[in-house]
Amino acid sequence: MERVTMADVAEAAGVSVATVSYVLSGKRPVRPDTRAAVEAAIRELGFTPNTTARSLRTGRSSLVGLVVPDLANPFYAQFAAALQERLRDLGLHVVVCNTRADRSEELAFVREAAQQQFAGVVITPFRLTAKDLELLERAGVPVVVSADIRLGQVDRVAPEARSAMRAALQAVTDAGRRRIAMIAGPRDATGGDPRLELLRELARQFGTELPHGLVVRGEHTRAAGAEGFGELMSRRHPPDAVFCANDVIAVGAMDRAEELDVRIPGDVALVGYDDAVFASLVRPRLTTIRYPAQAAGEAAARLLRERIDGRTVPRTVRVKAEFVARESV
Amino acid sequence: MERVTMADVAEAAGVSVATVSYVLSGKRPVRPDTRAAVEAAIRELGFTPNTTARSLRTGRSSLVGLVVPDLANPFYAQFAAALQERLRDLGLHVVVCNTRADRSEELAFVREAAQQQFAGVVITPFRLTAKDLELLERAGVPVVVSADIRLGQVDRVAPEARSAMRAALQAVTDAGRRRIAMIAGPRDATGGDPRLELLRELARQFGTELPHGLVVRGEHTRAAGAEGFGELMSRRHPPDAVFCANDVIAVGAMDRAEELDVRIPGDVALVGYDDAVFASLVRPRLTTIRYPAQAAGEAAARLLRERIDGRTVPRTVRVKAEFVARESV
DNA sequence: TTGAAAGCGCTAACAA
DNA sequence: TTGTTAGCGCTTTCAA
Repeated sequence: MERVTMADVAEAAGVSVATVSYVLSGKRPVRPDTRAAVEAAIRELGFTPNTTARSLRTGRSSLVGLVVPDLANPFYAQFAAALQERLRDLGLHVVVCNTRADRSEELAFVREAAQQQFAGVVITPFRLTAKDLELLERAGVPVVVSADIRLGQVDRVAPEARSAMRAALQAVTDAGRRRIAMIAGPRDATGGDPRLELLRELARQFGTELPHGLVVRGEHTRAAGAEGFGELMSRRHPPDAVFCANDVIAVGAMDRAEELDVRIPGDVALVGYDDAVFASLVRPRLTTIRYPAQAAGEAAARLLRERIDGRTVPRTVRVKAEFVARESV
Repeated sequence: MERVTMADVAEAAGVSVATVSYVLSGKRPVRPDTRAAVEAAIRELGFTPNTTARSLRTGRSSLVGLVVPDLANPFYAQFAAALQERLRDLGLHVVVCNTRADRSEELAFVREAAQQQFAGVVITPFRLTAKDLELLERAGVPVVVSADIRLGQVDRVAPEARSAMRAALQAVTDAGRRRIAMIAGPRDATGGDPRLELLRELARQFGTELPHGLVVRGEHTRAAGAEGFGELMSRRHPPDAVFCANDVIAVGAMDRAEELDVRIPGDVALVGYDDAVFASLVRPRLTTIRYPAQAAGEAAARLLRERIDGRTVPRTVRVKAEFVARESV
């Protein structure tokens, strides 16, 4: 299987390589019959341009990096699938990097993407700072941040979760709950935990607060969720409602609740975040804030396209989150 | 941020670019002090070789394609994460392609991987044939197939599920079940459904059979699982035990069981396959055949490394599956 | 032990 | 409207 090059196509069509290139890129007019001849030759020979050569020449790779803390989290898996499907048509390839929330992994990948002049990077930074992302900007690599917080002057897709969160609080307080707690993400995560901040702010509007002892922190894992829930229940005045930074944590909380014989929602109401597939599968079914992964992935793809098409001012796309009442409140 | 090239390093170290290249590759001896000077310059300038240029020159890209039918299925997501983590050290990037079990998507990606001389392709073919994979072999691109069936002369990672499946059958028959059914994958899937074949063979050893009407087929989706279960229950003699080609299907079956007021395991025992995260989350907890995704992903990475290191004879790695008794049998 | 230089396949500036 | 050609950054052959 010999590689077919532009030179082969040019020869077959009786034109120069430049013409073939221009037919492909459309960057300069080509006479219709010349174009036809070239296209025929391309089809005939089954030619596909060598993206490596193209990248070397243009200084732009066809790779888009996707940096996520945990690909096994259904949210990120769906996000990745949607992103890839939307980028495919542009001839872009999605390169995944699972960082396990490890800063050095995040940084190593971002560095490489900058060095190799990736076509773009879509990242959910977990321990990375805005400063780290400047690496990419300086290298001229478009960045899309998928996170609740703002991280420098870059494109961003973020949940619009205020009304959903308010609805959740409403449901919780309607159920007579007053001692509201949260199992948040780790303290040293990039931007702290914006979901906690939002909950705090909204709670005040509801005339209540998150008591000091009722905010615990941990990684976005099932184990950490169990741990956090255990901590919460060991308080002198344990909570009667627990919000979680995501559904994985919430499931961990349910694990521990079962061990401790704490009834959900009888003793404690539980609210997740994301609406991962399993949220409707656990018993009781998890009440949660749905943040649609597919829509978020598609939005990220759109932002990237716009950048590649020349937009220079950063833009934020907000994806509406939605309260999903099930059985855990 | 100017790109640092080998020429810069060479100049700084007072040597030729060739020497820099050889220091990096180790493909010819370099005097220790020369080497030291070069390494110092590399560090000083923060040089990283341009993989695009390297690929163009060597005709080998640093990309490994991962082709899966459904990235949102936790099995594939974990597989992807493990593969990527094991390939990272080799400087290889994992490019994902989510095909939604669509043959044309599979084919398009395989074609491109062949054209662009990918470093390798790891694929769970769903509608692709051995013949299609020859595209890659002819292009000299190493292929690792992750599937129960054998697909041409390529490397392969596959479950060793016989004993686990036997244990599952044992549990089912111990529970007094005799009318065994299966919700299998689609008829036109590559290789049919080997899990069905295995179950059939083992059932015979148990002195029973899968009656004709008790094998239904569908996609590997929750909806198809529900559909299939409904079909099965509409039979004149419905089954009292249902095996599923994977856990996603099994969950769909549970959905429908609930709608139909069929008790699991009271009326019907249910067995999944994979042990996806949610298997232990649904109620009743799903009894299943655990096929460890991470181990499979790591095995695929290993096979690829071996190929890249020069092995030429195809090899199959079997990953042991395990019966996990929970509550649905 | 090291260097010079060709060339991988493409794009785009320049020329015609 | 089209062609010629330099050169992207690297690897590797050939020569010293």
